[in-house]
Amino acid sequence: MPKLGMEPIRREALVRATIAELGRAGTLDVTVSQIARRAGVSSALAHHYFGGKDQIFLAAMRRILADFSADVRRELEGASPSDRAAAIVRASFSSSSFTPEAVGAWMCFYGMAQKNAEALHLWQIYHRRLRSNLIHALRPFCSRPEDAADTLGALIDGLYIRAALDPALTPGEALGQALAVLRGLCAEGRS
Amino acid sequence: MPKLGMEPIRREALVRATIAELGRAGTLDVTVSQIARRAGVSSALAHHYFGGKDQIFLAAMRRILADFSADVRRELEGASPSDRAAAIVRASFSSSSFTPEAVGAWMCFYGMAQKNAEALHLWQIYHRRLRSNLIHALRPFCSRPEDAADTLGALIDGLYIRAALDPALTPGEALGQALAVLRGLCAEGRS
Amino acid sequence: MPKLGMEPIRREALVRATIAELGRAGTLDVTVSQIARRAGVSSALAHHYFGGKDQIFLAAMRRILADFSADVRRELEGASPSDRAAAIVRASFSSSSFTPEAVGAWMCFYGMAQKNAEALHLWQIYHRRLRSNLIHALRPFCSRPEDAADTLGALIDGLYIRAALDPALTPGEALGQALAVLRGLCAEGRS
Amino acid sequence: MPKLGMEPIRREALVRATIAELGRAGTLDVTVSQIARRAGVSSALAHHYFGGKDQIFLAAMRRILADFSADVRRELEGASPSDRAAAIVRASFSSSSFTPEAVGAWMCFYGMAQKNAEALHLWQIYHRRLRSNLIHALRPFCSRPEDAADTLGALIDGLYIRAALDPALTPGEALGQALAVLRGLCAEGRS
DNA sequence: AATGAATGAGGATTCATTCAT
DNA sequence: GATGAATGAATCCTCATTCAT
Repeated sequence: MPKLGMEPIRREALVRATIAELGRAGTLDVTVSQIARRAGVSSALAHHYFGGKDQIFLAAMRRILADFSADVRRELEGASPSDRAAAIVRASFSSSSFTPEAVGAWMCFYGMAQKNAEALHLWQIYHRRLRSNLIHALRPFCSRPEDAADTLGALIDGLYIRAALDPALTPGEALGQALAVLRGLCAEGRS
Repeated sequence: MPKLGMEPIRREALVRATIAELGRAGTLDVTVSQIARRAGVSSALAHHYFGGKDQIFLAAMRRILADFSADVRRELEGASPSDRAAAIVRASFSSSSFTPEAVGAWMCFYGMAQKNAEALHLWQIYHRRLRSNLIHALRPFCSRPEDAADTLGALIDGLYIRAALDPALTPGEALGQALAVLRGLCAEGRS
Repeated sequence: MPKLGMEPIRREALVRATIAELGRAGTLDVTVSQIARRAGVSSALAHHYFGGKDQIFLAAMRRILADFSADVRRELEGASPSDRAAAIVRASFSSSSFTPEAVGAWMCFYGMAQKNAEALHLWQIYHRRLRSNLIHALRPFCSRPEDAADTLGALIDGLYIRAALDPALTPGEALGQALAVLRGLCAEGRS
Repeated sequence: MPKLGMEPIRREALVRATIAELGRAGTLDVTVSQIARRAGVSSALAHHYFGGKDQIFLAAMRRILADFSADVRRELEGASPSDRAAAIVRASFSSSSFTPEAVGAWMCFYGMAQKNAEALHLWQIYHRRLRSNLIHALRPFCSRPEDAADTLGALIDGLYIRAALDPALTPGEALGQALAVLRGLCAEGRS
């Protein structure tokens, strides 16, 4: 029963289905048909709305990054200056962006970024924004905030991978480890 | 003119070609034909020796892990007790295991590990051995060597990804960051 | 806001759009969506009015043939008996039926005529009428007017193809060549 | 039962099958599968040997043009100077290049030439060579050999189309018409 | 030992067509 | 009168894999 105004609904459903399928597979080996089936539509419709497989994936990537940005902003809003860096770390391991699904999908982006120029560009935007946020937050407490930001960013990414592959690592533990390193970085800065 | 004793030579060539292709592509989207062409043999021969694509990839993964293990062992041999953790970190960023090629191939293993049970198993073996090495090396200097080892391991993985996607990050810098965190972890342990 | 009496307007717009698209593509590889877009309506409407793609094409073919017939009639009206054959030739290369667009569309009909029985029928009607007109016009001046008409008809078609593929051949030149052959045919008839 | 040296055999079979299918369909709406089926191989093999649909079609086009060139050369070899133009015309309607099959395939080339740059190039080569042959043959007998060659060329093409669409027109009749026009052109040249 | 030959299965993509509104 | 929504069927193409030689 076709209705009007389905486009945003379908796009949303397809983006969600893409993230879900990427998270399930952990690989880019996901077919448009699988995505469409999960979204409850035909694969032709997915092409109709997005134009192609790459753009479906890019839309999913944008959505994940946007969700993450929102998490960061939300955490930063209520944070005192001395808590800003920790807030960013908390956002990185927030429940919404740390579901097994999202972690798996995120892993796929590393693959996408090596094949698709626009995907790489999206990743770089995320990367720079996170780095810049971290530097800003760390500056008052570290002697070399750039290096500290790089370290913290790499650690966050590394913990993501562990979480994706090692079910034993819980988000809470990952967060704890990241915060501990953060404390170490600030301590080093002070020493 | 078929020759005798070609098997190990062909296997070696194919494994090397696989790693090279994975590094070049940065993705698992590598065909058996591409690998065989680079190795200078027919794709049928690749199947003949390995049985299938997955097993070609697994052989490449084993090779990378074995190379890495050798690097670690070599670095550990001449290290004083207080230098053991740093030796492991140095091995992780040694030139041989940190070529763009190897980094790209390594990235692919994360993808493999999510699809192929045996690949996951291999990764877990590497992971546990590295963790155990690190714990052992860190125990004298850290109050919680397990956590410190997890942190350091995650950081190493995260720096790998950065290196794969961000040409601005050199192995030397990555090593420096990892060693700095190592110092922080030990300092924290002492405090 | 649906309006009354839109049907003829829409049909006209769609037929024109079809001819334009065929002329642009030079091939039958024209989609209903392209036609509808150019006509400013939805592709569903095109089906609504015509019933299917083939019938849209047939309607366009009928229109081209009707336009051509009108051209012929107009030229014949003011022609003296000794000028009738030349008048038909002139009509064949009149500006209206010799636009690049029309030439391209006409070429497509050759393709259609081989797939669609009704298209073939339409082509045969055009063909017979042209032949009959030519025979009638040539009879007073040729010993074998049927053969002359066949020759002249084939030449006209051949010049169409040249014009479609070879931008160097202008309508004026084509007309000149056709008229020269016409003179030759009549001369031959007299000898 | 795969054997060695099949490539030229398969290529030949596929090219022949392509011409046959184009001739049967009279349209470019011929699928690779249809061609492959007629050639007795899988569609994958067709891609393997030719790389893609376009190149299969181009190979067929080259073959038709080469066959035609051979016909022309053969006819010209034994022709006296005063018979050269007629020899070319005879070649154009020789049995080999005038089978219903070849005629249908030839028609398709007009379609191809409008979509594929290389096809257009091939057609232009054929076109120029034929024109140059005709001019050379007509020069001693016509006052304006270029125009005569253009006319004759267009007539030949036009007769092709008639033959493709009108089963009533036999090759013999077509040849007769073309030769008659040729005589007319030469007569005109002499007058 | 090694390969050319060959294919089946599957995937992205396109498009005519239908239907409820 | 008109359209957005939706799809099934079909097509090109790729690729891992097998087999006879």
